[in-house]
Amino acid sequence: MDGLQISLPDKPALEGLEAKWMARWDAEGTYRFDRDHARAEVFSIDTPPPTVSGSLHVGHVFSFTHTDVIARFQRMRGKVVFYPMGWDDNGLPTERRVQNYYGVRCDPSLPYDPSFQPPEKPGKHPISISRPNFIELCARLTVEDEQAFEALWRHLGLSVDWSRTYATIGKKAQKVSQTAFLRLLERGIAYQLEAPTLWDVDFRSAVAQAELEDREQDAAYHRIKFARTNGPAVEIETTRPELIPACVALVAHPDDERYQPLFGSEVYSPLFQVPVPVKAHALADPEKGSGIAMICTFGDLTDVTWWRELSLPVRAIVMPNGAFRAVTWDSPGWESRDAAHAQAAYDHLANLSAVKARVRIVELLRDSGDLVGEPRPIKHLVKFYEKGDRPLEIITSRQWFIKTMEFRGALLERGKQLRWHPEYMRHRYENWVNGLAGDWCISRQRFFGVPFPVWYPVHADGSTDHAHPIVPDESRLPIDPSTDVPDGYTHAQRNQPNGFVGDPDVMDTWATSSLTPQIAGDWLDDPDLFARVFPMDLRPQAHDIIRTWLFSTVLRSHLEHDSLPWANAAISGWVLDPDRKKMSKSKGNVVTPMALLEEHGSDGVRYWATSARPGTDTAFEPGQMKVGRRLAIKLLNAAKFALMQAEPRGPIIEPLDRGMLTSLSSLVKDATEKLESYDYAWVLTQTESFFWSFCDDYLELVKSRRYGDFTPQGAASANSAMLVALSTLLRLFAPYLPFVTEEVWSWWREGSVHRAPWPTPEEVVAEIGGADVNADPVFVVTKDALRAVRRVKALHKRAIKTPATAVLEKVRFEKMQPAMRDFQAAAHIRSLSFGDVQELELTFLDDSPA
RNA sequence: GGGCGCGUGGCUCAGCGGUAGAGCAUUCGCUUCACACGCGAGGGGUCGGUGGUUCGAUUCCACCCGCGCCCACCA
Repeated sequence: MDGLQISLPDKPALEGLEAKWMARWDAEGTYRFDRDHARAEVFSIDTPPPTVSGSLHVGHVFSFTHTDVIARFQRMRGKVVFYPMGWDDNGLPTERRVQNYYGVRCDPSLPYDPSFQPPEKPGKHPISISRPNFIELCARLTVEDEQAFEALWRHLGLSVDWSRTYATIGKKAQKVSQTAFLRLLERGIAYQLEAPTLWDVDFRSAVAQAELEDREQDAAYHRIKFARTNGPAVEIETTRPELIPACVALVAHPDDERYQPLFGSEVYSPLFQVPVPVKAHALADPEKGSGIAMICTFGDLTDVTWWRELSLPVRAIVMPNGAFRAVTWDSPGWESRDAAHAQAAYDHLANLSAVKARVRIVELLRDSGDLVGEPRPIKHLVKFYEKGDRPLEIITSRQWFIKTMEFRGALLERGKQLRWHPEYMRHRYENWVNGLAGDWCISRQRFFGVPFPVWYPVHADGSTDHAHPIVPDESRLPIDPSTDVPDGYTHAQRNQPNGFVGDPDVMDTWATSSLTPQIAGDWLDDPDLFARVFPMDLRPQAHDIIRTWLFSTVLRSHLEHDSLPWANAAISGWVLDPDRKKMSKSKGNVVTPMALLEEHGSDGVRYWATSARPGTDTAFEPGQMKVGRRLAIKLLNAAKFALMQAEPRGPIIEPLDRGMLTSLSSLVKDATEKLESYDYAWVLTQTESFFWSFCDDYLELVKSRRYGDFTPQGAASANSAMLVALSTLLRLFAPYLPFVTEEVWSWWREGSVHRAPWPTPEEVVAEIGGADVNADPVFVVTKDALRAVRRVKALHKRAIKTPATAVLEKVRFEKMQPAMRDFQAAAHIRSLSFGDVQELELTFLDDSPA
């Protein structure tokens, strides 16, 4: 640090630091990834791509800051940090937004129109456009969002390499997604099946188990009679009487003596008079309702199990849009012993939604006398698609699946190999894997997503041959089967007999997001890069998407690379509002992040975010941001003090200085270990605590000496010690408060603090020729004595500068002997002796009595 | 029903087998030459409850109560 060039502002301030340093970091490529390094030298991060068709909220700022602290720490430790940023623009939220914004609807049967331009304002009637046109509009709209997001992230100070961004709907992501899919298809791990599937009737799409949520709904138990030819009617209870026409059997527990005589016999459904068998199955619960249940195709997932295991027929009545379809009674599969009555009753239900059909059928059942008593209202949990408005139905359709059930053991093993921060989050993953109910349905009947890269031959009779999909060569990917043509066919053959048809579906958004390491690492187009970053070091994410994003990424990496996708998963919590509820847009309690950054400063907001323990849900607290802002201001001022008179400098010989630095070196040691294990909050707290004591105790104690009141050697020791401490503290704070630390660093050091090496305990003690265990107590005891003087003076309402004489307890007196002059000057003690006193006694030398 | 987390001063949270901590808020005092966006000091808690282990428990164990989240085949 010889020949320091120091340039101090007159009045340091935080205002404007974000703009100044954002621009500088960008211009100088401070955070650029340098790819010329081997895997061992790289620290790679699989960043969560935020959904761009919403807006960023405080929760994003919170968790992304945690990741940034780790990225900055690793960079300073000497790692080459691979820190890309993705945008999740793929999927339903964008689709909905584009429909409303431009007034368009996607019609995948239409051909691409290269000259299409959307109207200035959305018209009354939506314009139908092709899937490629629709996707172009999605891309156009999301670009604007992405720019706004990037601006916010830069303002927050994320040390992302902005030349490495990706979008989940981008060409690269589509290529990765389609290639990985085709490889799974070839290995038989991806397959399609016509089967009962969870279905959202508003989105008219299949959904996956991972996208379900339970919501409490009002419902009612209806006790319903099923007639028998010889004997009293059987009474069942159901919350969904409208599904009686879809009933295919009754079921009771095999050990249930009440119903054992009925097993194997037939009963007749009310109104429709359909003969259905009475079956036995262990899943039937004798305690529930009347102990005997009706099986419908399909009321819930248990029905699916029963239907499959008891080999029952299908009588499906709910159409993909949720309405009851028309049924001709006495046609095959719809046999009734009174078809005329069945038809008359059912005609009341056709084309109704489930809710309306329920009301109607209860009237019919009451009239026919098949309803026993009145419905008993209950509240119960019903499965919903997490983005949906109506309960899910189960509808039979052709869908694509990725096998997961047979890999459950391997996936549990992967979960054990992964290092979780905090450790207990592992349970959520294991819980989820253990609870998997079926393979992963990845197809969605939507448009803005990655298409399945397959076509099907069309037979001469016009029927589609789903069993023999036509796949493109990987070199053609990405493709859109709705516009691209399979090799060996012509455009004219689309949808024609002896021609082909494109798969109409798109992949679930997680089917693409589960490949973010491959997308960000440029798996296919830049295998050299991929080898330098994969498997990645860190996946940061929130705990609510362990079952989706984390799980599916582990699965895909296991299948494709036979490895974990990353070594560590750092799980962050949520931001809660003061009522302990998750902050979310729908609850209307979200503060816009940019306003927060402007009000409290990015460093202030980051301080709040990084004060939270990893994984912990945290209260939104502007008070903490103010504290962080004050800390940043204090840094400016303390640094100004240390630098305003940095001469003379020389060997650090004073025990007080050596003690302070010895203590700092042990902070550095602990901080490094804690950050290695992702405990960033602890490091911030401890560094902050050291820093305040450094300001309030150490700087006050050495003030007089450094101003030259004693010897030049003493001043030199203090000045040098202050600069070592400042340099060290700035680097410890740099990951947390990147703007203020960079500002202060720039006053007296070359280059960016964010490229400076992380401090080491060895480096600190080298400045004093090795750790000085004798000096440490000098610092501690002297600072305690200073505090004791302050306490006594405050107790007697004296200003700190009131002169006094002091008597100190003997041991203390001896221990702080080497720092006595500093102490007397700081505490304004004229003369000092030791004696038989508790701690210390003062005699004030002003007029008033002590 | 199963799992996980949490319950510490008015608030937000640390901590931890050995006589309770921080910040905010509050009260009192200080125009101290880095900082009034400042400085110093004080008051304030039987660490959810009950048992157990221990010389000693807020800290370990068991059970219970409360809050939150995740999961479950919720007729």
